[in-house]
Amino acid sequence: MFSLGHANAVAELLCPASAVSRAEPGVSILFVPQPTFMHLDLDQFFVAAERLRDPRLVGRPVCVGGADPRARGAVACASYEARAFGVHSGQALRHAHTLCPQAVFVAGTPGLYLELSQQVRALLEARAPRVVPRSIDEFDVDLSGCERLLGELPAYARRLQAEVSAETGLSCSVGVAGTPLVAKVAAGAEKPAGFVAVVPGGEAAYLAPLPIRDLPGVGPVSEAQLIELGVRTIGDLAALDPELVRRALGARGLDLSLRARGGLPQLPKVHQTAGAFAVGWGLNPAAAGPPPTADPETVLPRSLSRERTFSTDQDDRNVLDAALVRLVESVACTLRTRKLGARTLSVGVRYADLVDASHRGRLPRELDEAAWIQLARALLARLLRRRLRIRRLRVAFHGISLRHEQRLLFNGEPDARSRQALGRAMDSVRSKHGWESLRWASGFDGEP
DNA sequence: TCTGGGGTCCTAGGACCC
DNA sequence: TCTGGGGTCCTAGGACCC
Repeated sequence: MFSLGHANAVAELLCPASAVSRAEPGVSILFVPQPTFMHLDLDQFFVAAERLRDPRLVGRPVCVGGADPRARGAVACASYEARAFGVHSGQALRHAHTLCPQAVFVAGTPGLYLELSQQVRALLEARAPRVVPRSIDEFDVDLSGCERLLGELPAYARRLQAEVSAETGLSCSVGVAGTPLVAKVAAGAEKPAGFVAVVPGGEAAYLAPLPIRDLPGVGPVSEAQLIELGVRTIGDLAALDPELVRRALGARGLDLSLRARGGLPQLPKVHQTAGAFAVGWGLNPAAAGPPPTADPETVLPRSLSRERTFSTDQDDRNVLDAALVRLVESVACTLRTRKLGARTLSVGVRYADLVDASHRGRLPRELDEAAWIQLARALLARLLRRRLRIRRLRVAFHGISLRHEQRLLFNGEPDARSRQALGRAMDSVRSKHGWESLRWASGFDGEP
């Protein structure tokens, strides 16, 4: 009942029967509430959502990320049937198509994903004291100190998992442990529909045999650096003097040392990485997410950006300019509908040789889209000094804050104010007739 | 691994000020 | 008139995540 699958083996390893029977009869043990966290991870989420929409996709290899496998793009989510052919998320669509030509390629339905994600979140919030979304398909739940109310916590988590699946039709994997980090790793250990509970106090021992790359926060670069230090498993890292790791990897090394020991037994107030969809996850800003709420818990994103990869590398100034204008407009629309302001604007490119570069500049205080476009054009002009074709163009706003309409009413010049009004009018037309119904004249680039 | 589209945080180095 | 030390802000880039 306490654990299933390979968690049984872990439980046996970490808490052998002999250790339990050593407790003397009649000795009462002071109850100290164990920190207990549950991590829930929706299995192949985008594919599962598409299958709810279209049951014909069930049982077939599916790739979400683009309807045309010959176009430039990447797999956002692959079904387990497709993964059997070597397809994985992040892979180029073209490559996925080569590996698995019989797969169905789907563009994706961001609005649906957001809706389902919110449904799962609401269900968890109704049954647990604290839920913190980590991304659109992952949730951390703090169950610490709830034994009296909820009974044995791993068993409760198991029931929650079944309930989420029954209510939403989405399969999910769950991990339970004394720290959110270990719960997350445990949830990923036996996907899909996995359930792993780590014995309290056994967090570091659970992580120890796993390859270093399985530790969240270790990417290809850190992995290579750690292997240099002779570290192959998470246990190897945990055994190393943190100061030594810091000298080799900087501040990140210190953080990884802590993680290798299981991480902190607490949840942050919010996962800042969840801000992306808290504010409006989606490709089409006009349709992104629910209207802004007065919820004081709402997390402000640190930045908002849009980017576009061209079907063929571009050096046509008109095409680049048109794309730039549309990207600025797109983020500007999100800022306006969310009543947000920004301090700086950055324009970035990926050149044909796959090198990235960016420049940024300070935004004028007024919410003046025309001035923003002017700044974006100046930044792009600097990037085009490198005489190479452009593969990808990106516009990002940083220093996001809540907009103070009042100040603007008094400070904006009449001219800027009327342009703000124009921007709002454009948003309103778009909300009725669609994003494509209206563009700045320079936003036409000949592509549909 | 042969590279999308969002995001996050960290850091080095320069500008500027006292 | 060849030049210290520190703090802070900004920019560009890197690593990582889903």
